[in-house]
Amino acid sequence: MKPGNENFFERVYEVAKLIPYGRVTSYGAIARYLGTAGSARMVGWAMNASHGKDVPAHRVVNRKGILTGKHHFDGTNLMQQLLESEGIEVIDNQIQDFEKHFWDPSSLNSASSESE
DNA sequence: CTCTTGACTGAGG
DNA sequence: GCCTCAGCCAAGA
Repeated sequence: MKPGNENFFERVYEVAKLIPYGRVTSYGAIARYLGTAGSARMVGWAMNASHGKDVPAHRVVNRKGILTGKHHFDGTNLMQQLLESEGIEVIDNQIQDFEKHFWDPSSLNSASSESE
């Protein structure tokens, strides 16, 4: 394992990094993938601590596809711009065709190596 | 130690 | 589809 690992937090970072370009996922999806289903808030809390990491937090939104965490970014519209830069259409803080851009971490379960 | 807040979600009306 | 309530767990005051 890696030194200084925060376990749950690290897990969230790893999964977030695995989100492919032009895709988005929800806190619940990550939480469920980590086995902490029902504790989606913890994912959000972890993302709050993801600052300074290479974690594309802008690709993580709530289940409705709304940019609930945009306020935590440097700018108010930074998160939206980042998503639009990836080809994702965002209107009124909400991702259009969310289901089409939605990506589930469980999708890589068959091509990923589990340490445990 | 207790209380509040928080980047959430699902169920019920 | 929208609103409200409750569950979830962790960190800060």
